[in-house]
Amino acid sequence: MGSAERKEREKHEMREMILAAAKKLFIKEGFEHVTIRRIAEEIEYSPATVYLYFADKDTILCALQELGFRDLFKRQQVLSAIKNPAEKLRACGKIYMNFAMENQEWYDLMFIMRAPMKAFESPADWNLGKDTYEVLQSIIIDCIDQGYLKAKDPQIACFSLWSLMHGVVSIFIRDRAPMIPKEHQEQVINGILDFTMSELLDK
Amino acid sequence: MGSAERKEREKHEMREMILAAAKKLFIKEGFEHVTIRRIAEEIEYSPATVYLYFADKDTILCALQELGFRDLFKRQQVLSAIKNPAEKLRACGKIYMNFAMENQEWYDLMFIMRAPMKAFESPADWNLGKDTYEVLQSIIIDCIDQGYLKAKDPQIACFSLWSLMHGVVSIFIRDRAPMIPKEHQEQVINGILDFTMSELLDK
Amino acid sequence: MGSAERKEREKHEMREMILAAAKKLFIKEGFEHVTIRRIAEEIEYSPATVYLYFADKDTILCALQELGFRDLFKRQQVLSAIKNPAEKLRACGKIYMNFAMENQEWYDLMFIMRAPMKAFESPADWNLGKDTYEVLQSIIIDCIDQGYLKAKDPQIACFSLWSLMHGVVSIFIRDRAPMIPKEHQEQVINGILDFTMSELLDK
Amino acid sequence: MGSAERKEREKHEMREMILAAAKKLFIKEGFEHVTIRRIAEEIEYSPATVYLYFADKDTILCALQELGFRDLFKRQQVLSAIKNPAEKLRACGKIYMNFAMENQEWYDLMFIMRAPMKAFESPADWNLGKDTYEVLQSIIIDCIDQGYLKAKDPQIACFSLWSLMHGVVSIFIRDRAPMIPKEHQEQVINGILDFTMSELLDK
DNA sequence: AATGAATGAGAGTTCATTCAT
DNA sequence: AATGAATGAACTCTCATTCAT
Repeated sequence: MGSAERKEREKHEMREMILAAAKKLFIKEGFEHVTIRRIAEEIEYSPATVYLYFADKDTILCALQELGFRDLFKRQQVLSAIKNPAEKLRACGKIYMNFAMENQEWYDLMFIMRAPMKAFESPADWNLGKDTYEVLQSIIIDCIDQGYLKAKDPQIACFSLWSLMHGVVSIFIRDRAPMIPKEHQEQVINGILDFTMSELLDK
Repeated sequence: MGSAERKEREKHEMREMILAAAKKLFIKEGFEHVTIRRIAEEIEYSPATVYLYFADKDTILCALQELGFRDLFKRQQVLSAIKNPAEKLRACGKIYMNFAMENQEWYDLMFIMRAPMKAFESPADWNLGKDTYEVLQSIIIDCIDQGYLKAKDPQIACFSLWSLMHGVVSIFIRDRAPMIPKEHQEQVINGILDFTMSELLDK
Repeated sequence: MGSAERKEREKHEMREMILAAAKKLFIKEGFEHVTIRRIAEEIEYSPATVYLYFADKDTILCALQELGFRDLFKRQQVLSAIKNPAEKLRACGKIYMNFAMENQEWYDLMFIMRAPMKAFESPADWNLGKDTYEVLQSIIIDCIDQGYLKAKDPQIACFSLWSLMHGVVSIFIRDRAPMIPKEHQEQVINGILDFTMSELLDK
Repeated sequence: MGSAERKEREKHEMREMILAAAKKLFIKEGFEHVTIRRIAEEIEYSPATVYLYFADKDTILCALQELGFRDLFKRQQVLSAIKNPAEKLRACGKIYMNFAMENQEWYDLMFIMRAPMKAFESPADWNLGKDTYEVLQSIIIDCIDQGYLKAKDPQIACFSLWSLMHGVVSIFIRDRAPMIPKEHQEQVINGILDFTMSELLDK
C-alpha cells in the first residue's frame, strides 16, 4: 500500500515548500514581511492551505529555526578538514559570524527574536541547536588538550566564546553600533577574531 | 505663587506615570503588546491623552531608553573609586551585566529590541549611550597604558569586551541557553568574568 | 461547469454592491462621510471585506469616476446622428449639462471633488475623460471648418466652452446661486445654451 | 460708560485676529491644515479661547467667506476708473480670475467647497456676495445699453459670464485639466478673455 | 485536498469640542 | 477672560485565522 506512504511523502514535500518560501521571505524581505499571505502567494496556494500543514504561524517559525540550525550545522562540516585545533577554532568563529551576517533576518529569528521559541521547550527540536553548540565545545576541548588554551572550565570558555560571537553580530544586526559604519563591520569582525585568538591562545 | 510650578510638577508626574505604565507593560507582556491604547488603559486615561505628553509612540520608547542609559551611567560612577585599572575593568563588566540582568526588559529595549530607536540617529540622544561606552574605553586604555593588557587596537579590544558582555546577557534575556538553568546564570556570569580577566591580563 | 463563471459573476456583483453603496453615501451624506466603515455597514459586511474587492479607498473612488465617464461617453454617442455641426455643438452641451444635473453626486466626484484622483495621473484611466473631451473638440473643429465659428485657436474655444458648461453646473451643484431657485435651473441652462449659440455662431 | 464699548471693541478685535489667522492658514497651507489648534497657535491663544468668540469651526469658515467677498468687492472698486463698458467687462473678468488664482484655497472655500455654507442660508451674509455679483450685472447692462452687446436677457448673459469664469478657475483649482500645464494657466486665462470678448462684443 | 470569502481585533493617530478652574 | 487637561469618536488599513463548500 504505497498510497499512505505517498500521501505522507506529499505532505512532507508541501511542508518543505512552505518552509522554503518562508525562508526566502525572511532573507529577502525580513521578518515583518513574512505573513501567511505572502508565504501562500510565494508557493501559489491559498492562505487557508498553509493551515492544512502547519497549525499556526508560530509553528512555521519554529520549523524555520530548525532549518536554520540545520544550515549552520552543515556549514560547520568543513571544519573536519582542519587538523590544528587553534586554526579550527578561528574558522569556527568565522563560519558562525558569516552565517549570521549573510542571513541576518534568519539569524535574528534563531537567536534574537522573542517570538515563538516553542522550539526550546521541546528538547527534540533543541537537539539541532545542541549539535551546533557541541561542535564548538569539542574544538575547545581539543585546544585545551593539545595545550593551545588554558582554561579551568571548558564549559565557561565555550559559553564565553559563543557569547562574544553572538554579541558582535547581534549588535550589528540590531544596529546598536553607530560608531562602526556598515562597511567596516566585516573588518571589525576579523579584528575581533585576531584579537581573541591572540589573547586566548598560549604563546 | 507656586501655581506654575505645581502645573509643571503635575505634567512631569503624568509623564512619569506614562513611562512607568509603558515599562510595566514591557515587563508583563513584551514589546508587541505595548500599544498606546494599552498604556492609556493602564493609567486609566484615554489614548488621546497620552498624546498630550508624548508626540508619538517612538518618543515614549526613546524616553524609556534614555532613562535606562541614565541609570546605567549612574551605576558606573562608583568605578571612580577603584584605582587599579584591571580591577576597574572587572567591576565595569560586573556593573554592566548586573544592570542587564536586574532590568532585563529595559536592557532589552536599550540594546536588543528592534524598534525605531531614533535615539541612535539623533546624536544628542546617543550621547548618553556614548558616555557609558566611553567609560569602558578609558578603562581599557588605562589597562594598556599601565601594562595590564597588550592590544594593538584599543578600539577592537573595547568592542570585543562589550560584545562579550552583551552576548552573555542577551542570550540569557532572550532565553537562548537552555543548557544553563536560570539559577546558574549569575554563577556563569562570574565565571566568564574570571575567565576573561585571566585570559586577557598579562600575567 | 459554470462554477468559475458563477464565482466571477458573484465577485462582480459584490464590486457593484460596494460601488452602489459608496455612491449612495456620496449622495446622502457627502464626500466626507464616505468612509470604508460606512460603506461596509451599508452593505452589511465588515470593513475588511471591502478590501477584498478594492485595494483601497482611492481605488473605489476611481472606479466610480470611471463608471461616470463611461456613462457620459455613452450619452455622447447619439451625437453622431446629427449632421449639422452647430446643432451638434448645442446638443453636446445639453447632454453634458443634463448628465451633470441628473447625476450630481457623480459629476461632483468626476469634476469637482477634491480627492486623490489617481485617475488623472495614470494616463490609462484618464483616457476615458480624454475621449469625452475629444468629442467636444472635434465638433468645434467641424464648426470652424464649415464656417459656423470664427476662432483663432480651437483649443481655447474648446476649453472656454467646457469651462462655461462646467461653471454653470458646478455653481448649481455646490449651491452657489441663491438668486436662482432650483426649479428654474433647467430653464437657465437652456437660456445659457441659446445665448451662447447666438453669440458664438456667425450669423 | 465706555467700559461696555471697550469690551465690545476688544471682542471684535479678537474675532478679527482669529479670522486673519484662519485666512493666513487657508492661503499658506490649504484647507486641510486649518484646524482650531493651528488657528489658536497662530494667534498664540489656546484652542478653548477660540470657542469664546466663535460657536464652532463652521462659524469661522462662514465668517471667512464673508471676508473673502469683502476682499473681492474691494478689488472690484478699481473698475470705477474705467469708463468704456467693454473694457470694464474685460477688466472685471480679469480681476475675478486673478483673485481666484492668487487665493486658490480661499476661492475654493467661497465658491467650491461643500463645507458649511450656512452663509447662504442667512440672507444678511449673502448680501456681500450679491454686491460683487451686481458689479458684473451693471457692467453688462451698460454694455447692452451702449450697444456693445446684444443680449435678450441680461440676467442670462451675466450668469453665463460668471459661469465661464468660475468654470475656468475651478477646473484649474481642482486640477481637472491635465492637458494644460500649470505654467500655461495664466496664458490660457488671457486667451479665454480675448476669445470671449471678441465673440461677445459686436464688431 | 484545497480554497474563496469573510471577519474580529487591533494598530497609531487626529480633531473638534467641553469643562472645571 | 482664558486655558490646561481631557476625551470620544473617527479615520484607514493589516493580519492571522476560520469555515462552508
